[in-house]
Amino acid sequence: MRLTNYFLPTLRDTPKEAQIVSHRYMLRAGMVQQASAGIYSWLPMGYRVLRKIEKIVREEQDAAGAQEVLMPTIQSADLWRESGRYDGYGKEMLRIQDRHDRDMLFGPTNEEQVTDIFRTHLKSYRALPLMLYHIQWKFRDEVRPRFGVMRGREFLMKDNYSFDLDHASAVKSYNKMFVAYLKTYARMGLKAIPMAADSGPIGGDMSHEFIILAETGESEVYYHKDWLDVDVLSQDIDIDGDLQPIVDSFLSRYAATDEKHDPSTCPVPEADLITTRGIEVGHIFYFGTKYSEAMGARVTGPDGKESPVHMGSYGVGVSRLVGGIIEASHDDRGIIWPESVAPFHIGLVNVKIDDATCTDVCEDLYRKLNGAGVETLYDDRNERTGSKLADMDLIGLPWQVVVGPRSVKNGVVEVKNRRTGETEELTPEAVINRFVG
RNA sequence: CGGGGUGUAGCGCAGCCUGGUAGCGCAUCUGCUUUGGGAGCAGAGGGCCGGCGGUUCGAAUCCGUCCACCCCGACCA
Repeated sequence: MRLTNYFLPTLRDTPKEAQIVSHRYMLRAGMVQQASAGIYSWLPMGYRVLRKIEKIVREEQDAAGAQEVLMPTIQSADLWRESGRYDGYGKEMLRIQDRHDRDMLFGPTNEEQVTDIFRTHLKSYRALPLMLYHIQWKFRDEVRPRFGVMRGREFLMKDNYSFDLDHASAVKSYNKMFVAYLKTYARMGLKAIPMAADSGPIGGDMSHEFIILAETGESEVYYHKDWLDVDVLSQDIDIDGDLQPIVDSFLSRYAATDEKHDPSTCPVPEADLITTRGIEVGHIFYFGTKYSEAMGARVTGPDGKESPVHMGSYGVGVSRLVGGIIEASHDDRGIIWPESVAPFHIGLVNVKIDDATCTDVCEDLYRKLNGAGVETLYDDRNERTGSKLADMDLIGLPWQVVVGPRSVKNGVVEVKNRRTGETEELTPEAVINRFVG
């Protein structure tokens, strides 16, 4: 993409409503625009990141055997009356009426909807286990939206629902999601620590929150320092194998949110306990037959007897992760995207647009990199070097390739790592070799 | 939902107290000079001063009311 053609409205000044760093940078980097309190339009740069995150989430859900569906944003109140939640959910649920005065609602979550799908079509244990997920916009009418996309009213969430014949089987589904979540976050360059959690209005008796560590997080968290050495991806976990020992080993290390942590009973010696703040980016629940019983989602077992299906639900805050990743990865000049979610891989900076050699080198690099599928944002604007480099640092692409007359006359360009700031000089050919293949 | 605050150009702000028909920086557009970390000069465009009502000869400014947004707290898959 050429920056002269790209809609990237960067700001030099921070809009005054933005307080925390991710919100400031998302506005300054032209990623989102607030539409009203807690509701955002996603501009091209922000939407690219959102889709990258969504893709990783989708791939890991698919790998765990879940099947993607798409349920509506607008739901009928009748379903929620069946489960008993219509009256219980409170003002956080946006209730609306259609032209026939039918009660509708903008879904804050989809347990009822998915249970309705299940009960319509599935009657036998032979269909189990089953996991259905979708990635869809939710609306929760938060009293006080804040922190940009991190606590919005409208937000994109992946929610998965598992259906199993019995408790033992449901635990296996739960464990699959537990591991899938660890992998998902690790792929985004995040360390998300599972912490025992309350199940809240969803209900249930087994629940974990996945918390990423960031100084600007909403809640205080406590964890054993051994967590610092955990590397999920290096473990090469077989998602279809026996996951219980793996889950147990993760849970053997202490980690708790503020509500759950009690210094007087904490098993971790003070010297080994780390206290910081965290952002909840996922929450998994096993809630048994709460909805299946209320809504009549029953299956016939191998013994010929009917019983309500055992369910769990598993949420990932996709749009929240955009902010969460920035909170976890930035410096005072801007965002530092992990490569897996970066909107572009390389930012190509033409220092002197009217220098024929610089421009030739840039055009050639741009063509070859993009041709090889390396996403490259080419700053071909006739701006001052300072503002181009400042913009590049702000939008935080992992690599900057700077082509200026000073180095290009020696046959090299500069390759800068955004995270480390390290710069090396390479010939254009070496740049291609570095990033292609 | 309690408490506090703010609405003036795309963004950041001044003007309001003491009423006289709107200004600064950045951004945008034109021209020239510049060009390795947010340039300089000259010129230009862009505002129902959040909405409605009131007071007044006259309201961004005073009064009333509504709305929107932000912050702290409570709440929160």
